[in-house]
Amino acid sequence: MQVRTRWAPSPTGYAHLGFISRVLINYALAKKNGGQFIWRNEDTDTERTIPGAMAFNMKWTREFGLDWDEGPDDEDLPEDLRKGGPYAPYTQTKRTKAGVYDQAIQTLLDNGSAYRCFCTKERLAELRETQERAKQQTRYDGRCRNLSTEEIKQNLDNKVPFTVRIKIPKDRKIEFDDLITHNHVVWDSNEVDDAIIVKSNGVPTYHLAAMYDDVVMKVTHALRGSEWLASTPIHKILFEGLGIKPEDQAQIGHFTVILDPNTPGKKMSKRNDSFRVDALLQRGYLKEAILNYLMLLGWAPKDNRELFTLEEFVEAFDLNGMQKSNPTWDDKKMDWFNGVYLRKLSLDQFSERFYEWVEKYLLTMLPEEEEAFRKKFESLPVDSLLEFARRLLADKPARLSEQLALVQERAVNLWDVLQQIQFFYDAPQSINWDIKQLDKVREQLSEVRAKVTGFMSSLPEDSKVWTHEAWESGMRAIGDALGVKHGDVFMVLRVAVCGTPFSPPLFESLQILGKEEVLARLNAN
RNA sequence: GGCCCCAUCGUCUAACGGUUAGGACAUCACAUUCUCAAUGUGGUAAUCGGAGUUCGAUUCUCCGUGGGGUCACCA
Repeated sequence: MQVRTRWAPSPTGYAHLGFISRVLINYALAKKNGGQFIWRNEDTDTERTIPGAMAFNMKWTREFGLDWDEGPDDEDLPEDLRKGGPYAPYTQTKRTKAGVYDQAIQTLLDNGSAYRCFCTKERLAELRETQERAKQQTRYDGRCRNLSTEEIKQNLDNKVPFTVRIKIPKDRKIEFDDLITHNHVVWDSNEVDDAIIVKSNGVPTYHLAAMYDDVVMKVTHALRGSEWLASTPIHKILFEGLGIKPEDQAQIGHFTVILDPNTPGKKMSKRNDSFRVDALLQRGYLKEAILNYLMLLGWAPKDNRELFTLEEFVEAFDLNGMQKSNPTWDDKKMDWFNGVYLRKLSLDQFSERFYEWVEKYLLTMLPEEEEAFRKKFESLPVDSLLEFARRLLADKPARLSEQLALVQERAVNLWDVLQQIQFFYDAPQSINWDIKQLDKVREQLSEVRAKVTGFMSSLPEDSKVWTHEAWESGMRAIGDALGVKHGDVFMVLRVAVCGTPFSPPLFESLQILGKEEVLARLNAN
């Protein structure tokens, strides 16, 4: 059997990381079995469609290395995102226009699996209100369920607008097996509402469009969000009405959702920009690290292995490892994964990725993206850092890789890297000497600083010939002479030169800065 | 509220009905160290509650409890 999976989002918003995690599973399931992964644009809700959202989501999904084999080829899509395929078009409004669903609707109507509903929106709203007030189940009351042929004809002749509803049979069990949770779920058909499958404007709703397209496009595994679980009986009845045998239906599975740690029990929200698909990339997280973490939120291999490249994940993927309960996102674990991947890079790769990040993600943020970015880092001098990033990109300084080598193992993400190397280029402006790290030398601060300055100026002009041993023993000697702990002597130098009590290895940093610059900084502030 | 789903350390998770309930992140301690990291070693930490089945239950059943989903001419 040719495995075909699909991801069928609606263009009603900008995707967040949960979106990527679902694509990842669909992608892996298809690739693992040598099948195809399809992207379908479910834009039947024209009122809520946000122009550009689909292109945005496609662009960033591909940014993660997750590409589709078949997909929309709409003219309004950037050319590189257009795909097409044997079942084109892959955009549902286009399919509607092409009459793709007409035959299915007619079949359903003809064989009595569906019926025209002439109820107005007003009546429906009233009905719902009444039911709510009476604390009853809100559902369609079936007024048009059994209209006579004459009544229907009369309404049609009078051009009364109508929707099409699925006719859920009474007193039956509707059951299905979930591909992900492996649950056998059973519903009493009397609990299932006659859902609208075609709106009064003639456009099918998700129920019809998605299910029918899955069949037509020969989708074998339909994995979707758990919000669809409750609608599954509607879909099963739809298949029956369409005369689609179980073996020709896609197997359905329902994903868990990733929860936002900031709002316990609630899923990542499209309104929360910090989880948007582009957010972490812009903050300097590596796509392979994000992907790796996403793999493990909702899925686990039997051996508890944690590190996977995309290829390895595809190889190891097994639907049986899918979890049933909703995982919660953990920033700390994300940080850990990123550190692991950052440290895995060779120095050349690290440098390359750093520039790539600056150029492709950091400095190309859209205004609204930048706003969210600034909000996230409001405690930092963002402007200064962005200006610094632009300068780096323009200058491509020769010594950058030496500097990167010093910060590679102490950075959580590339944004950290940028912050940690800035002191090589920009002397600290105003130093805060009133920090706890200097408490123990507070009394002898100027004395120590003078001695250190003197010592540094006694070193050879060319910092390349300095030796670590000679420098270190000289520094320690100052501490001995002044009765100050060695560490404090180093700290005074560090703060004077780097502006902070944290820095990459001091000696190597001094060497890179050079004698002149080091002395200038010691004499300033 | 009806229906449906879920429930192992703080978090992600592992455990043919038999394990001192394992791993990872986080956290704590120690080691290393001129800072911050990285690294190494060790520690704290969990089967939601109650019945039942069984020689034996994290695992199976039922009842609670808690959380989630859904009940639109939205997807």
